Amino acid sequence: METDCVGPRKLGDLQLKIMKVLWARGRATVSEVQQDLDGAKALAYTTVATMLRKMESRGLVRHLSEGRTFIYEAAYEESSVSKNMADDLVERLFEGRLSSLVSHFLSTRDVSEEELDRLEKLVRKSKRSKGKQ
Amino acid sequence: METDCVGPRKLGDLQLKIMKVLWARGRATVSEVQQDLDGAKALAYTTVATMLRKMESRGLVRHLSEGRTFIYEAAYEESSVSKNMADDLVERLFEGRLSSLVSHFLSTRDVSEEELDRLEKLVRKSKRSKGKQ
DNA sequence: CATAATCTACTACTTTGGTAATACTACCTA
DNA sequence: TAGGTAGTATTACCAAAGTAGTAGATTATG
Repeated sequence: METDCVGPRKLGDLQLKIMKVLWARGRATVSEVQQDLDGAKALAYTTVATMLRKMESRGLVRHLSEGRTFIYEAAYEESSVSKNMADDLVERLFEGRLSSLVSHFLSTRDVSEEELDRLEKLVRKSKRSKGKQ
Repeated sequence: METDCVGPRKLGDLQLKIMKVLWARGRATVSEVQQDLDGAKALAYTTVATMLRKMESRGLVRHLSEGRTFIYEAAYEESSVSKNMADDLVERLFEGRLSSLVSHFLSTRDVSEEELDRLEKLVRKSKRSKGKQ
């Protein structure tokens, strides 16, 4: 599991959903992706196939053949993509300040108490591990 | 300054930069935007003008004429756009869980101690105000 | 007045994402 | 073996973002 940095900073809606399916399943055929994908409006089989091919040419996924069937898998880890996309946004929007993002969230959304607890714990833990470093 | 909710959930790079210029200046002509915009590679005047026209047709900005010159201004507040974009990402990436986002950041980036302090204060404050509600 | 500078309007082109129909091929089954 | 089924390949469209040239009008200036 290499550090395999880099990776995409932006993914379209469909592309991200497809990646999620692949991350969840490890590897999947076109029809498996298609099935896992549908929520309400099912996409045509060929739509999914085409998207996968485009994504492959962009290096987001790769495939191996099993008989005449393609088995796709993600070319990047989920954490790496999430990181990049989140970084990108915080960069573009808040000049890289995580606290600006959070403050924004806290002031514009109704964050539940459990969420707040989780957050507090996270920050504390992070501070601790930072302190003794 | 109405609550003017809604607003765009996604903005391209250039569009966001233009919005930032408008937010910073309040209102601006095409050439003002063009000037404020440049960082390294300057864009053609017409590029900026075209983009502004496209953005206007999408409702992101509006203009008023002063003589034959257009004065543009943002049609949405910065906070509202930031919120939408951030919400969109957290939705797409972390199923809406702010803590997942933060945890992600804390574990993948080197967040400074000051940032951590800021964060802790933010969360505490938010918890307090929530408690007595 | 003539000409240069400044504006908007229009047109155009390239990518990328999304969506899908068609076509062709291989395989399975009655 | 004939026909449906399941796969990939090819082709096509549309919309949005980004970039910019050209045209035409207006204003300022020498």
